[in-house]
Amino acid sequence: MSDVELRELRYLLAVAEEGTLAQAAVRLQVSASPLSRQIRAIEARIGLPVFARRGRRLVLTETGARLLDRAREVLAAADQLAEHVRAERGEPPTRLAVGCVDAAVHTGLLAAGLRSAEQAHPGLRTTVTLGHSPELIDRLRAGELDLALVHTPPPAADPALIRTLVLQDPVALVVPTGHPAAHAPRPDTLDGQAWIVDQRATASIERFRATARDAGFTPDIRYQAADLAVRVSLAAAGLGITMLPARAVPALVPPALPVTVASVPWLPLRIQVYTVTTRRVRRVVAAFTTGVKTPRVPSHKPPRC
Amino acid sequence: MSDVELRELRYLLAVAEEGTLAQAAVRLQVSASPLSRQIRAIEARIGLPVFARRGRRLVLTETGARLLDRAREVLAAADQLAEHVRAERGEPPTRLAVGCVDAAVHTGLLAAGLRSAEQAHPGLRTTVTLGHSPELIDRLRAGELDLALVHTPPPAADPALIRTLVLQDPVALVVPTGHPAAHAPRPDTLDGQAWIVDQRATASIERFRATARDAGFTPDIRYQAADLAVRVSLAAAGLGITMLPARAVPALVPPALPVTVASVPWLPLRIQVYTVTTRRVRRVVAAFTTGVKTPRVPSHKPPRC
DNA sequence: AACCGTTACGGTCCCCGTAACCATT
DNA sequence: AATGGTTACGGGGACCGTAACGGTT
Repeated sequence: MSDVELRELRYLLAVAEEGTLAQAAVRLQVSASPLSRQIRAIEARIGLPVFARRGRRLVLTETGARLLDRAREVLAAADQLAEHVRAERGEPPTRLAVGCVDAAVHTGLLAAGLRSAEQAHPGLRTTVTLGHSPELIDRLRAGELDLALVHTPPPAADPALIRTLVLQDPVALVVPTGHPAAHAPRPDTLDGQAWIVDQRATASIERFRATARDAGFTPDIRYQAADLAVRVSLAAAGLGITMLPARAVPALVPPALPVTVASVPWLPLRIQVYTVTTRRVRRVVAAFTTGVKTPRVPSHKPPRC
Repeated sequence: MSDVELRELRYLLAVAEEGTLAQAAVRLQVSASPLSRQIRAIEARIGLPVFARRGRRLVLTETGARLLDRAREVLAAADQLAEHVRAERGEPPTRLAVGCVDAAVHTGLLAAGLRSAEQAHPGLRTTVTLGHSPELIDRLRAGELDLALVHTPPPAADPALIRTLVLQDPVALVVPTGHPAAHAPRPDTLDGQAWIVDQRATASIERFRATARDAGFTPDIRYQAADLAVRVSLAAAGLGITMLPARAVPALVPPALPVTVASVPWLPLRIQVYTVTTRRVRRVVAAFTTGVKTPRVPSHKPPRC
């Protein structure tokens, strides 16, 4: 009865926080099968219903929520012990300096990486720097960053840096409600419309122009804003159309916003995010990257329409 | 690094508290071999010396002591969780009413049983009643006790009660310093000397008289006291000789006391303790008895001379 | 139709107990 | 000489992954 183990508590916690077995399995780096069994075994052993199966989701029951509060305390104490061991060994607190583009924030890539790094190194001290790809690469070269999440990576042949593609997401269009292209974004309805695009990234803007021309419409690029949330806000104000990585939609477009989100599979635009690190990868950095590489949401799930 | 498990912490704690692998192994109900390996593996994994091997004892290093403080917190949180589960199931707190003779206290039998019961049932509520064998048996029959540790058990054929011999200890003599029998307790030096014996246990007193006669001396039974500690105190005051179960010596006879403790292997007197329970044994009671039955100290270790 | 939770099956790894060896008292 | 810690070896159990089934969206 008292033979609970920390692994079991970690399983419960992951399922409770993720809300679904599959997500929790990704986070725990195990497959869904043992998770399902463990959860059921635990519930049977303690004789309490921890989760209620609602459709395909597992939500905490009231007793389950109270239970998880206690479990969290146990795990917190265990983490404190782990950090105490690190301190006792005379190791300074592990530090991690991450730079990233804001798309990496809103797609959850940053959070996934940080959680993985934190889990591997309890008591981790982290600094996050937002910026654009070129400057982040510069700071990485200068040694100010351990790792960068960028759109435009350094050349693959660069001997000093290692790059890995971690996200290739189709774009989702954010169109003001009532806009001529709101219902059916097609080349003819998009032609000549006002657009809100990223600032400074001239290369990507030219790529966008070319892709649009190939698809059969000409964008009127009227606004440039460095911040993703700002672009969405401008679109919500009716100033023009903007685009997002599909996975950023839930985080950036609340349902109440007066915009329509549309996927445009016929437009071959992909938003890419790379991790870039120096040759000498520390263990924290490795933990971060593995966390980022295991996608939290299947990449082919379409945005809501 | 953070993959510590509660079982490992329990192992560390047991070894730290018992001071020796063998004792900790008994307490944990495992053999010494896996314990040794686990301890070494943990030390290697965290890269810190937790124990210092002094001869055949394992004593905590300074860092080990600090570590154990944290480990205790983790285990305490886990125990709280276990008790929360019990409360959540609507089960009232498990209660255990134990009765025992004082020899069971001073030999550590009571403590061993209670620890085992507490470990199996965190949050256990316990009441301990001291008394003599007959009255404890009566209270057991009356349902006021769940379990009794007694010297003189009910007849083995009794259909209502179950008895198990859990201690058969040779007697150790407590002789005032300077007493004629202090150096060499032999029949001739003991003959006619004043004795301090148990109160009320007339049967055992007669047994003592008979055994002494067979051994070749006649005791002058001058004092009777119900309490073991009182008898030792009277002996320390020089009033006479008394006897103890050998295993009770460390607890009852501090080195500073003006008495000599002597083992008398030629005197075939054994002090026995039985557990007595009703036929219907609850799980707590079972946990208690298994804890009592696994001897904490090898029974054939001679008392210090 | 895709995805998810569950179950069955096979493999692997960790842990434990027995036994032998060596050190300590 | 006996007790205790350590190591070697073999067995058992727990956990995991792959695969197949059924329900949900």
